[in-house]
Amino acid sequence: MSRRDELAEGATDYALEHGLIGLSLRPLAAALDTSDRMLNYHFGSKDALIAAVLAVSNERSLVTIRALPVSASIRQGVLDLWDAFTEPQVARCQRMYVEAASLGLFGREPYAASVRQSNESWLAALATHLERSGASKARAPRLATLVDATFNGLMLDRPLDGDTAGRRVVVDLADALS
Amino acid sequence: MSRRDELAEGATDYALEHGLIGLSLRPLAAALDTSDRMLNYHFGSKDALIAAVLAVSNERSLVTIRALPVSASIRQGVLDLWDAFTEPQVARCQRMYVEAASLGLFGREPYAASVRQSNESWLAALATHLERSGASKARAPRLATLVDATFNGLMLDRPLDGDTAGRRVVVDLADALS
DNA sequence: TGGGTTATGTAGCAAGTGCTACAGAGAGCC
DNA sequence: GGCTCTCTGTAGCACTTGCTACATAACCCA
Repeated sequence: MSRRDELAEGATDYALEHGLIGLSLRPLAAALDTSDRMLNYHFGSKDALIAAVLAVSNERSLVTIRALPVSASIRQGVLDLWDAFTEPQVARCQRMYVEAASLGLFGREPYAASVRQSNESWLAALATHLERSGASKARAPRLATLVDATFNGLMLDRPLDGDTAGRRVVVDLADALS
Repeated sequence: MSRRDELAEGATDYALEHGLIGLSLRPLAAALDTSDRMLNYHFGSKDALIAAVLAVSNERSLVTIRALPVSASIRQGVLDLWDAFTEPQVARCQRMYVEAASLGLFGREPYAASVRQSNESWLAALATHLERSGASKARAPRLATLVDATFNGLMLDRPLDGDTAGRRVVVDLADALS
């Protein structure tokens, strides 16, 4: 693994823990036992670093979703997706996605572009899972968009740790969609 | 209206247009034809200013929702809420709410507290509308939570201007809930 | 042993941050 | 007139930001 990739992985871990909004190079560099000088050397700019971090985080999320076994029904598929979504490893990636999406709300780069790209592959992964769980090829993408929006909205409003309220909402949604 | 209230209204307009993340006192003060010195005098700190801005914005959103005429059914109630939600005046307030929620994701104040408070009254308003549109007293709050999460998630992922895709998702949701 | 590419450390710049010390203006009251 | 109280302008502090100029070290290949 190249030094750049090592730093990208480390920076991703750091951003997942400390947040993306207000992330600054010097504390990040200190945590990675290097210097802001080195981060700029390997990535060229803070924006490029951020883009790399978001790509790494998105890839980590996708791996989990793609590895999900087929669910027995659409209803169960939605619930299984929620369980995957709230699994701490994935949840932190999604939390960072939410931060990136907020930063991109006014079109600010590199956030807006990264978010568009992440969202595309993420929706595709959700749709694939729902399709393999019984949704028609036509319905799966629309279901995926709905499910994704609801999940992200829950992430936004509810504190992420041990929220049973969130799951109740998802059960309501899954029931309604059956 | 006191000078402080005038400034709070003006600051809210400015924040709605330019975003909450990265808002800084000097450009804001310049736009309001005053100085950072004055903002700090009237509000005491930037955090207090932000809290005031979020309160004003939340109140503006609530006024619109509360003024909504009763809908003919739950399904129609959800659609009417979406139309209210995407009406530019309200949509910008909700966009700022999303920013505040992101800033509060890691517990950072004053965002986390403001978001909790805003969300509470907002959910209550949604539930009231859904109840008046035919939902049972028991079901209305849970419906409201689901609808709110979906709306906010859509705000997050889709560019807010002229998104017909967002409405299609809401129609799916409304259909499923009937 | 050279030479060139890659990687790293030191120091610093210009700009922007929230906030404050200090003095002054203006109004109302005795 | 004097007095206080509310409000405002000037200037600046201490700090952080992303980024860079410059010199140095480490390495591989000829």
